[in-house]
Amino acid sequence: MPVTDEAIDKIKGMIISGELAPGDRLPKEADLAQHLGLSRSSLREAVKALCLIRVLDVRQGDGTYVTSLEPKLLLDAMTFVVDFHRDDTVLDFLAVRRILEPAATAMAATNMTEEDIAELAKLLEGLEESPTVESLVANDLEFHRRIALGTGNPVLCSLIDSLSGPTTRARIWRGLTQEGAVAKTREQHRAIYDAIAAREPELARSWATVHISGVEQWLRNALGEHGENS
Amino acid sequence: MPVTDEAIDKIKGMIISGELAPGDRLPKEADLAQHLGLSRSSLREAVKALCLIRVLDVRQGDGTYVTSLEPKLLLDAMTFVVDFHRDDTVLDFLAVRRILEPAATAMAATNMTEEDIAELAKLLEGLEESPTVESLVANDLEFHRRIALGTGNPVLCSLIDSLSGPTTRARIWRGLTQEGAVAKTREQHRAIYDAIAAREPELARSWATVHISGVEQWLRNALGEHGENS
DNA sequence: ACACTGCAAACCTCGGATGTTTCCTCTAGA
DNA sequence: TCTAGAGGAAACATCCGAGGTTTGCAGTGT
Repeated sequence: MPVTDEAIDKIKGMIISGELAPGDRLPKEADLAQHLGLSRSSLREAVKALCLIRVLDVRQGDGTYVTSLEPKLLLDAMTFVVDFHRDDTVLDFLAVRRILEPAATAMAATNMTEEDIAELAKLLEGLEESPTVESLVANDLEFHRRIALGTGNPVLCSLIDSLSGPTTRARIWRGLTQEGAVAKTREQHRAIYDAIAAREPELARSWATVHISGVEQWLRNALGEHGENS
Repeated sequence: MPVTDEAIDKIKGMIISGELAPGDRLPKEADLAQHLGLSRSSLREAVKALCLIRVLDVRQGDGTYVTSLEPKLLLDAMTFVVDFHRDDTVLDFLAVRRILEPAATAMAATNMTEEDIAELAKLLEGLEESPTVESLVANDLEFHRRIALGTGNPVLCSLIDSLSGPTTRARIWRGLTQEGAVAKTREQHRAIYDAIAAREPELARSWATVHISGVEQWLRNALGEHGENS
């Protein structure tokens, strides 16, 4: 195994074992390199890799720190990974969302505070009559994001967030708007909101299922007539 | 933004835009470095980072290649991330599994082939009477893994795989075995299998829910009496 | 008490040199 | 002719050392 990979494992080990706690500062590059028995160059490669997945945070002129290691932060890194997937796996991702989002919406109906719900309402009303594609995407994303937040489970929230990444959703919306399905989406969002506001988890779950399934259905058709794969 | 991060984005862009397809070989370090306008050292840091998340695959003496970018490969990288989470978020992860696994089990009851089911049976029978902790963990992991595979959705499968990472599960089992709950777990596995073999998705879903909830319940108690946090 | 200056620490980037591994070709022998 | 082995070229792995840039902090003057 390359020394760099070894270094990655060792740093990982130091963090997991507790030798390095969240927020701790690592020894300076030169010292840590000597301690791990490799050159600064190689160590930097290891640090950079751990940086990409948000485990480490380097600040020029200051030092290298272990991040908070919160689920949100770490799962956020998954967005980066999801971006790489091609169109032919979009349906698979959507199928996962079809499992997660209804469950999350039901949880949100139970766990959201009144303030959260009020903000959700504001979000729905904040959308103008003929919105641009950008504001539509942003509004849709934020709506589902608030619900995910409302579950009270940061892991679930981050996971949904990643899966609904801007890329995937943007692609979906770009087509959806052309079909004029905006109104229906807005109605369904409203229905989901009403169910949450009424504290009806099962109703909320059902509307969420309807919502996601509609998108899935449309996407399946769009992909079917567009690409001829499989 | 540091030049290395820029390089990461550029390489990512080249892949997403299709300029670099899965399996393609990148230009050699020196050339790519010049093309991107940075030094080899900095480029190597970028490559190493993309390597950690399985987007690139470097082979000494050969070259650097874009991986297949399959969901399994990319989501696998998430296992690395999940390893960093501390005990206080285990319940949150388990809550997500409680959503995903029942749904997956139901899907498996519909989609698994007869061969898959036969192998699942073999797996259950293959466990000796008084297994070691290691074989127990391995068997349990493989059982749920086969079911996840049986959904036919690689994204869902990899996701479940990552969340049920060895670390988390090992910790859970270590305690479970001490309580003598092995028999009950085995019964539930058997019940899940029977439901799948009978092609009863809803029954399979219910048993999976029962199974996961049992683990969750036990874990909640164990954490409650052990740690005094929150 | 506040603001500015200066310095030191730490990371950032670069370029080159040397070691290792892999792949491919060429050759010698069967 | 086919095959096995030797050799070399290509590409990555690792290291080292030299500046450059940013940040945090202490010291200083008002």
